[in-house]
Order: sequence, then structure tokens, then C-alpha cells
Amino acid sequence: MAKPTVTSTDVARAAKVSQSAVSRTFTIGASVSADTRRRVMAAADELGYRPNALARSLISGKSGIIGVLVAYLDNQFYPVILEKLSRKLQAEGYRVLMFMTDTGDQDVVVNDMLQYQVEGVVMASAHLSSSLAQRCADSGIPVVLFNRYVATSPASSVTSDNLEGGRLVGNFLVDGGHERISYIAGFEDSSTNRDREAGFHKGLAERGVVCHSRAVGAYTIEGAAQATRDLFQSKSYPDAVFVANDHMAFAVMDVLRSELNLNVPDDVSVVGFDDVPQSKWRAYDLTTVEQPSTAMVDATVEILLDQMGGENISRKAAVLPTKLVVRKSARLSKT
Amino acid sequence: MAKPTVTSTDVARAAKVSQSAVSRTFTIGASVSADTRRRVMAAADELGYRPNALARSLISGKSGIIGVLVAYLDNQFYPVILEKLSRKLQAEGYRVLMFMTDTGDQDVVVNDMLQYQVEGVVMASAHLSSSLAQRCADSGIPVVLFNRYVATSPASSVTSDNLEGGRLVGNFLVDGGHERISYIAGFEDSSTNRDREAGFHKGLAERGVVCHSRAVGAYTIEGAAQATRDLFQSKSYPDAVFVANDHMAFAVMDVLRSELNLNVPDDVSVVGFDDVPQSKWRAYDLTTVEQPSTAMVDATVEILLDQMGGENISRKAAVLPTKLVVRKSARLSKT
DNA sequence: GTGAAAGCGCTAACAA
DNA sequence: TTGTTAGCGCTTTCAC
Repeated sequence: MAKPTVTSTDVARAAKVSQSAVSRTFTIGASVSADTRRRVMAAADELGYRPNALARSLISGKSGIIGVLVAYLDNQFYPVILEKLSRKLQAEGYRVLMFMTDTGDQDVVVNDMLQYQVEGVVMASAHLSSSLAQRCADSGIPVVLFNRYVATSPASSVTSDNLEGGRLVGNFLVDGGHERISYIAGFEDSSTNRDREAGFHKGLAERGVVCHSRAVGAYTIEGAAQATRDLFQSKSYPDAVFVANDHMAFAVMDVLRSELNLNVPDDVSVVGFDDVPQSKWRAYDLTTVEQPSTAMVDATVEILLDQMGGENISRKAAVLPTKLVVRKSARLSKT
Repeated sequence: MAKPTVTSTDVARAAKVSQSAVSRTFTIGASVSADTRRRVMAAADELGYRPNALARSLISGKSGIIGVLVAYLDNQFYPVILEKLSRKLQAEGYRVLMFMTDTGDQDVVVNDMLQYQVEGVVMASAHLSSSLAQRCADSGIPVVLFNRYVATSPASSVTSDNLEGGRLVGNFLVDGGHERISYIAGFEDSSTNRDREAGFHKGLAERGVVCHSRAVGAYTIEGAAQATRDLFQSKSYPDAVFVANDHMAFAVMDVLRSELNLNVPDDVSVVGFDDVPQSKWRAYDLTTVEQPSTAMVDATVEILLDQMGGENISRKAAVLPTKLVVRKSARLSKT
């Protein structure tokens, strides 16, 4: 059933030109006479010819493929990024070979990407092991760690200024008159969590305050829900919680309101991180720190294209500015 | 900087065997002696050899790549599907070449997929034009329309039983004692909307009721918000609304509660469709119709693999059962 | 089981 | 501008 593949040779024969002429016709910026081009196109149309990108890649040494690794898409931050990244890459003339990966099979996946001759790799996830980036670097392929930072890795990285974002929240919550300010952590090994937490402590310290209590949500809905329960069973429960990302913050608010009968923000303020689309949904109206997703994606693609071009596969680290987005989930001043 | 590529010939030389022996070593189920294999592997490891999947595809005629088209990832239904589909395909030994597409550039995108010799295509979006499926079919490549149905297309399709789902909602809302039951439509040209609406009307009719009013949300947040305002500015506003998908239903609930000061479900019941993860978030607790995403993905992959195998590139249409998931956004009986 | 040889569909010198 | 000629890195007969 598989249609007999039409090759450039078939087209050449039909158009009574050489096979190279056909190749040139389908190569942008190659020199072909208008007449030849016309005849080739006619024959190609007639036969339903479509150049084989794989063969082209094989000889040209450029596959035009970028490998993208993602660990999960539950947290809406990642679909947003994936969509933007994919569109941007397409606009630049590249294709995306996408892989979902668990902590277990990352080796296999990276190996697969490499076999498919990807020209660049984006690793968009907080959970990815860093040795993989090394593997790619060894192959001379640029790698960008998205939303993640590994000091010892040869891979470039694009993050937002998580430290500053956390600091802003620390300041903001103290200025809002809160007295027992707590933190719900993400995945503890992640650079995002480390930086956000460190910045947060700094922000509190600038106002002479220390973190009231802390629990770990591991960037999951369930983890965040349980962390909330843990934090609030104490007699002196928090009157403000900084949650390491929005995805968890929604779960925190749900538990606060539905299980603990606490009002947000009257009883307790909640602040998240990311500014995912749902943050502005009225049911949550979450005060949060915006990660500039578009700028982050642009930086990612820029680094990739830059390194792919030439010899200089140097390590770059783009850190983009964050800003506090004030909505309704946190009090603004002492009541 | 690009590392000098290591080829099978290099490995062969190092292992003192023929290039074919190297090839066989890396081909599952090829006959190689234990000794040869050992030497080849040693040399390969030494040199950092990795087979070139593109060259392999070129000669074998099988790229191992499946093209996946998605139109947007805002609606969480699609990220969920994309993740499951991708994992499933990876588990089956295929890779995903992903494309985001707008109505404008679909031709370009499909062309690109075809040039990359994808062995199958999944089109996951309600907005995709159907002529493209034809293009693929012409190339002898199986296509599955996901969550979408086009009677005149040669492409296979996988959907849930939207008709039955709509019918269940019609019955459910009447049985709940509602008297002014309205509908907020999705994208009007989509098969999902047509079927859900038709089923809904049928479900109402079975109880001797007709749809009270109707507005179009076009499957967008803003569209749904406006549709809600339109519907509720009437003096006899609905006491129940069936919204064509969950994504819009959240916006409907937000407008109802935040702008119109109406209580859900006391003043008005809301029912959605899809059962996306957020539906069970407590702030919404949305009663909805579940689309069996896992089963739908499984069916998709099964159809694809089946058609890719052999000659029979016949059209299949899988319709999977839906079920009503009752939560708290709709009254159960007359108050 | 192994190597030699042919060739997948294409691009890229190189002459003409 | 055009055609000729080599391959890109690999799989796959086919003898041995």
C-alpha cells in the first residue's frame, strides 16, 4: 500500500534534466534558471514529489531537529513553555523531537535524541539529571537547561531570577503586616527551589524577620496539600505562606479553604511563583511572581542558534528578571 | 568544535571486523558471534560510537517517527493527551515529532512532517482542516484524528462518545430539577461541539424539555466569559448551564461567582465536559463528563501501529465510552 | 557467522 | 547555469 516513493531522480527523468537540477530547485538560494525551475516544479507536482529530509540531513550534516525533554505537563507552566518554544523553533525553521522522561529512562532518551542527530537540546524540567547534559556536550551539541541551573555542568541555562523573586515575596509579606510567615518548598534538590527559598529568607531578613515554619510539597498537588495540613495543625499556624510554585499554591488554597475553613487572604495570605495562566482565574486570583516565559523561550532559542552556528560552544547562563504580580490572595497591609 | 563523527566504519577498523559486522551488532536479532559482538562493543565504547538513526531510516525506509500536530495547549486536556501519547509512543519504540499549528500554517507543517518521513500522524485539535489528512493518506501514511471526526475524510478517528455524554448531561440536569437549562457552545464547526450539543438536546427531549438559551464560547476563556454575561443579562436567566468543555466551564463559574454574585450550584448549576485535572480542584469541583484519555490514547496508538504494519490502510473510527462524573457544581435535585 | 558490494535519496564539489 | 561524480552512514543481499 505504501505509495512507491517518488525520488528526485524520477522527477529529473520526467523533467528531462539532471538529478542535481532537481536538487537545486529545492534548495533555497541555489542557482537554477527560471526555465529549469519551472519544468522541475511541473514534473514534481505531477508526480507528487517531496524531498526526503532524512537523506538531505544525512549528507548535509544538519538535521534541523531540536530535541526537547520534558518531565511532566501537569504544571501548566510547562505546556505554556512547550507551546512557545515549539512555535519559536518552527518559526526559525527547526523541528521539535519531543520526549517525555521519568527519572529512570533519561539515559535511553538522550541516547535516542543523539542518534537522531538533533542539533540542539532543551531540557525543560526541574528533575533532570545533569550528567546527561555532559553526554550531549561531549557530542558537541549545545544544551540549554530550561528553568534549571547546574553550576558544574557544561550546559547553558535559562532561568528567571528566582533569588530576586523570592526576595520580593519576603519583603512583600512582611510589609503586608504578616507575623508568621511560612514556606512550602518544591522539590528540594532543584535549583529553582533552592534559589526561591534563599531569596525568600533574604527578603525576610532584610526586614528583620525569620521564616516561621516550613514544609515540603515536592512540586506536586498531593505533596502541597499534605504540607499545608502539616503546617496548619500547629497551634501557631502561619498567617502567610509562600509556596514555591503556583501549581502547588492552588492546592494549598484549596486545602486552606475547603478543609481548614480558613479565608484567603483574611486569615492567611498565599503567594505563588510562575504566574501560570490559572493564577488569574478568579477562583484563585493568586498573587505570584511572574516568570517571563516568552523572554525565557527567546533566550533559549537564541543561545541554541548561536552555539549551533559556530565553534564557540561556551556555557551561557541567562537569568531573566522576575516581577511580583499582586492579585488578591495576599493581604497588602496590617488589618 | 563539532566532534568528528564516529561511524560504523571507524568502529569496524578498530575492532578489526567488517563494517557489516558492526551494523549487525547494533541490529536487534541479527546473527553475530559472542566474540565479535564483544569486540565491536568494546571498540564502540572506546570511540563513543552511536549509530546514526537518520542513515538507518534512509535505507530501511522506516523512520520510527510519528508526527503529532497540536493547535494549542491552554486547555489542559491537550497537555494531558500529549503526555500520555508521547509516553505510549516512546514505550512502543517510536519518537514524536511535534508541531504546533495555527489555522494558517497547517499546510506547511504537514508538508514538513511528510518530508521527515513520519510513519504516522496524529492530529489532536478541534480546529484542524481535514484536507491535510487527505494529503497524508495520499502518501500512504496512516492518520488519526484525535478528538475529532470528519465523515468525508480517509483518516481514522478516535473520539469519546460525545453524543452519549451530552445526553447524560441533559438527563442529569432535568432530573436535578432545573427549569431553565442553557448551553454554552464550543467552536461551532467542531465535531465535538456538534455531537455534545446534539446529545444534550436529545437528553433534554427525553424528559420533555427544550434548551432554554444558548451562547457561543468558542472553546476560549474569554469567549466563555462573554457568553455567560450574555446569557445572564436576560431576566429569565438559566438555573443550569451545560458548557461544552471544562476549560470554558471554569471561566463560566468565575464570571458567575465573581461578577454576577451567583452561587454555584445553589443559584445555578454548571456542568462541563472532559474531566481535566483541574475539574477536581476544590475551588471548582466541577461536575463533568469524563473523556477516557488513556483509552483514547491507547486506541490511537493501536490504530496507528496496526495501519503502519501492513497494506490495510483502512479507515477506522474508535468511539470510547464517556461517563458522568458528579461533583459539586450542579444540584442533584429540586431544592 | 562473516565480509564484499550495492545502494537508500540526497548534496556538494567539480568541470564543462 | 548545468551535468557528472562522489559520497553521507547505514542495511542488506549474496557468496564464502
